[in-house]
Amino acid sequence: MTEKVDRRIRRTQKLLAEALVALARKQGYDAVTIRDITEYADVSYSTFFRHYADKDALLMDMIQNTVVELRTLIGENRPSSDSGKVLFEHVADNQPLYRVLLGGHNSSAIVQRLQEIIFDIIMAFEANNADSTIPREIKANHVATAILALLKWWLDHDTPYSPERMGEIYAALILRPALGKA
Amino acid sequence: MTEKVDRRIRRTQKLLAEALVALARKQGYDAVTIRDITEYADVSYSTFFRHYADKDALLMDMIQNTVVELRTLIGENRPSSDSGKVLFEHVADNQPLYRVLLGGHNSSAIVQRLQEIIFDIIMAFEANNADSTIPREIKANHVATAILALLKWWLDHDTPYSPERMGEIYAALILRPALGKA
Amino acid sequence: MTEKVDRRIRRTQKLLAEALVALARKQGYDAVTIRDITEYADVSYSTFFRHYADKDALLMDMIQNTVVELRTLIGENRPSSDSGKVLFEHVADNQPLYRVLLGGHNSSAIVQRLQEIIFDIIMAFEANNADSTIPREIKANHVATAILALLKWWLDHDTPYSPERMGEIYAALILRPALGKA
Amino acid sequence: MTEKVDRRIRRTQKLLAEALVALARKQGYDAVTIRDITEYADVSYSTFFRHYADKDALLMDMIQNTVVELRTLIGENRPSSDSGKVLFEHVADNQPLYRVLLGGHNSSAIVQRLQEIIFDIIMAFEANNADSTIPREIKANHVATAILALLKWWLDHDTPYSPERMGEIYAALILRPALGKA
DNA sequence: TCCTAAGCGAGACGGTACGTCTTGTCTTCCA
DNA sequence: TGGAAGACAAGACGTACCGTCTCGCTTAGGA
Repeated sequence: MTEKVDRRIRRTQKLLAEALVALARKQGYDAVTIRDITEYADVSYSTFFRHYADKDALLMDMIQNTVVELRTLIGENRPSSDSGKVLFEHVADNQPLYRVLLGGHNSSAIVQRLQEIIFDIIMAFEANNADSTIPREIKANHVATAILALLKWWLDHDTPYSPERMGEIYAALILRPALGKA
Repeated sequence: MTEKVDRRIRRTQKLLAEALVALARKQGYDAVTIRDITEYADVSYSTFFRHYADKDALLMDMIQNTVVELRTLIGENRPSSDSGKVLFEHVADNQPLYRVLLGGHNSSAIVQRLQEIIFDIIMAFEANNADSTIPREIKANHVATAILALLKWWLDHDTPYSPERMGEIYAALILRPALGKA
Repeated sequence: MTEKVDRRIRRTQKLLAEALVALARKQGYDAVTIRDITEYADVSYSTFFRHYADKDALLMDMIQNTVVELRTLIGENRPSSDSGKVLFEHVADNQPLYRVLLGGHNSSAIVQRLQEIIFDIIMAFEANNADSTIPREIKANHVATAILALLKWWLDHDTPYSPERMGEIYAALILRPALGKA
Repeated sequence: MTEKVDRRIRRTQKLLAEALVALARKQGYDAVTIRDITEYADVSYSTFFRHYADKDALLMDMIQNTVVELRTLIGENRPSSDSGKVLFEHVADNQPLYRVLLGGHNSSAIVQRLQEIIFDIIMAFEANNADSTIPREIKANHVATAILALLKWWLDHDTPYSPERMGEIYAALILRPALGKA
């Protein structure tokens, strides 16, 4: 039932994922070569392509679980004022991954994908919110890009403020202005 | 004073610039090859490198004048409430260029550079504004990315709203929340 | 005595042999991949190597019996003048196999092996034949290559002449000049 | 008029040709890698493909001139009995090349090509020779393959007989039986 | 008006990454 | 427990870019 997968496959994919994280941190995601990854992971070059079509495909695979979390965290922005705090805590808990996702040069397809995910969440949320003078699409786009930019800034500067503080800023700068939340 | 330059140089650079704009519109900036550019411009491949170190250098050169304008427009946006309107009008007036700058994948060094420029402006402005509870750097970063995201959205969707309308949205979503302006 | 062999093994080897014949006919021997063979035979890729070291080994195995016949046919070609005829009849009777052996590009080790076999026969025959002005080795080499070339031509052109006719040609062009036979 | 070619091109092609000869001698033609060639020639790997599509293409190019000679030598089979001698002398003079062409594993396409060339010559010659009881095509094919086999044997055994001797053998074994020449 | 410095066309080259394709080994799993 | 399935290492192949370079032709613009 539960997707029986060869143990070796998991091992290989884990090695590749770790290599990507380590190398992206050092050289920046874009500068990482597939050969770099396979050498670091001590895996055959051709093996990479048996698992992923692409560097991006690897990254995509790596973020599957984490992104599900992210999605619910943003989607659940419950009344309580700590909604933002929890988001930043989540990112802090997965720093290595989010550093790759957002770090250095923006890795085209992936950031794009994250934006779409957040965009959809906001769009859905705003569907029940007719009192706005600003077009829904613009709001959603704004929030999506602003959240990611804020997270990126936080990571690029080595998380100088606590998740609580960032949550407040997030609420003040992005959430309240756009969605009028408490 | 006026930098005496061979007429041919200007001609070549103009051809290259036009080629880049045309091709980026069609295939997206990242997908444009230097060979594409030179073929389109009917210029020798090697000639490209006599003028620019790479694709980004060409783009950088192209935006020099326009960016100066942009800078002043954002910097001067104090007195009147139509500050945003003027910004969007400027972008509308230079659509082909801004489409390349912001279009498709937010590419490499250029967007980065634009962000820095806006960032610096906001930082300078906020220097006289001590009443804020939010760190200056975060504000500046937020405004810079949000402005570009908003402009990008506008162009990507073929300017569906007027500059006036966009100016209002800009003020409501970005400027007032961050800078507390009227 | 009779090499007790698992029935399954025979089955697998038969499937592989058939696959090779079918595919070689279609694409030419050299172009046939081991993966092609195993897929066609509906057998696991790795299974191939449990039976044969490589493609040539499979072919070698396939030709064992037939080659024994070939050897005796060429060796015995003394008494009657129809020695050639019988040779071509043998090849006609085993066309699919000989087409693979000789067909298309004269490939690798197998043709080499056949040549050696014929070479040895002629060498042995000539051992009793001292009246020659031409070095024995050269004669044997000549006859071996020429026979195979003639057979190959015959098959490549879809056996346009009868075995009798080919037998005569074989005698006139190869046998008599080299061995001085009647 | 005379095909103006960059001196560097000639140099590169010469280096590649020499590399191929040297390496084929050592490892056998088939075992020679394009990377081997470029490394030996101290030329960039990608440069190889700017000149030749293939290893065979390089070889083809190398033999152009020599093959023209070969063609005339075989075509001119003048009455005198030394026709064969001249042929073997020509091959002796170009041993390195012919060793690659015929040596070790038969390099598919090239040997094929040589055969065709000789085949055509014989076919043309036989056009004026109606007295034969053996089909022209078979004769031509026989002569073509037999010549190459004889040459190959000679080189593989390090030219143990003089060109004169080989010329006689050639006449006795191949030429006279097939074409009825003096 | 000439002549000289420079732009330019042309294109060979080194170099790097990519993704594909085979071969043969080696491990895991199942009947 | 022995054979099928298939992951894997290794490495060649051909393609696509990039950026450097050299050689001549031509042409602009100062003397």
